[in-house]
Amino acid sequence: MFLSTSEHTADAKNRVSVPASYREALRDDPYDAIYVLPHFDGPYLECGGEQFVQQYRMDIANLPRYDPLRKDLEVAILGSIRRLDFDSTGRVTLPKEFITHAGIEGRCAFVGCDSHFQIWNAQTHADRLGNIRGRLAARLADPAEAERMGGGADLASLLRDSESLQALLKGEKL
Amino acid sequence: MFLSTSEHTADAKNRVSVPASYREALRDDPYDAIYVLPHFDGPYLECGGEQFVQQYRMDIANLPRYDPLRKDLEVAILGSIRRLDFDSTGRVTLPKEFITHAGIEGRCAFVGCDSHFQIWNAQTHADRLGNIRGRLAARLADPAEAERMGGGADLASLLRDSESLQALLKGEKL
DNA sequence: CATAAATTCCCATGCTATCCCATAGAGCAT
DNA sequence: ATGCTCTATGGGATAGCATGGGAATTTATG
Repeated sequence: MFLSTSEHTADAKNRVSVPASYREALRDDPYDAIYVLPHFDGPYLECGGEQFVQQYRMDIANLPRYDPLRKDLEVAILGSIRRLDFDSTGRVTLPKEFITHAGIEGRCAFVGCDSHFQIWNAQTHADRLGNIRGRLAARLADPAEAERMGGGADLASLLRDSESLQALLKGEKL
Repeated sequence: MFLSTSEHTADAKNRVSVPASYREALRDDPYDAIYVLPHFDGPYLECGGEQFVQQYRMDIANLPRYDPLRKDLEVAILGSIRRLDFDSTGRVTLPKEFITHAGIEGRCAFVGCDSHFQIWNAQTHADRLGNIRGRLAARLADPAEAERMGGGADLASLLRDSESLQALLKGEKL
């Protein structure tokens, strides 16, 4: 599980340290590496471990083999993802195209999103975070919208009724 | 598993280096080679290892023996695929018809698509990638359209329920 | 069978990415 | 307060990769 945000600096060789807590989350992966995708949705890199790639593989493999959407996704996702191996101190070197895509120079922000994480130019991310907080605050004003943000099951009440769920939570290191 | 895109140059003898990471993915194949198909879908070469050919053989073998579609596919696919052997440094030489079909001169792009990869004229591919990213980004704006891109099973929740699937992910080097 | 053409094999080279060591600072424990 | 450990970062050495060119072997053709 990837949580929290931290900033690191890319050096002259385009190397950046991946946060230690993220590396810990990847400990059981077959490769000592992360998979990185320069996302078509914006100037950032979407990253994760084995589960991250497999999710994309699965999504795409479920489409018919000659579906034009599938062909697009193959190129824009599978064709763009790269595996970046850690060096002995836990850094990866970002290829030039990735640096360019995300507009990275110097400081960059690592943003945890549970199943994956993002890498942004630190300044770009800071600006973006301000906007996002504003949007969400505005959304709270509309009850219907607000409900979508947390309208599902309440974990606390589920836990009261289920011993097996309690056991799961205690044992689980994500 | 073939991932990522990289550019290489075809020399005067029409030789190109196959990316080292792709060769690694083919390590267990019986031949030190790739299978290459000038695809009827466009000016590119579709390539892969043993699994790549077997998939096509199976697709076609599943059609009725006298089905006109089958006859067409036999010619356009099985009849067009060629096996190209690596030289000692990991290059293959592209036959003239393949060069012509894909419009290759000098730089060409290798695009990983999981089970197979494509070879394009570098410039043609760059233009195409721009278009694809635009299309997909636009698609994200429409929730109904976006759902097709990842509307299936959520790998994370599948993993929670299946120990064997967890084990598979840990062990697998693809 | 002979010649030309094309292809395969082998070696050489420059670049780039990877590895290894060294340093500094933060946090924790004694 | 002092020393230890872990994390982040910097720089130099090295091995692997991509690419070029020539020689040898095979294939097509008359």
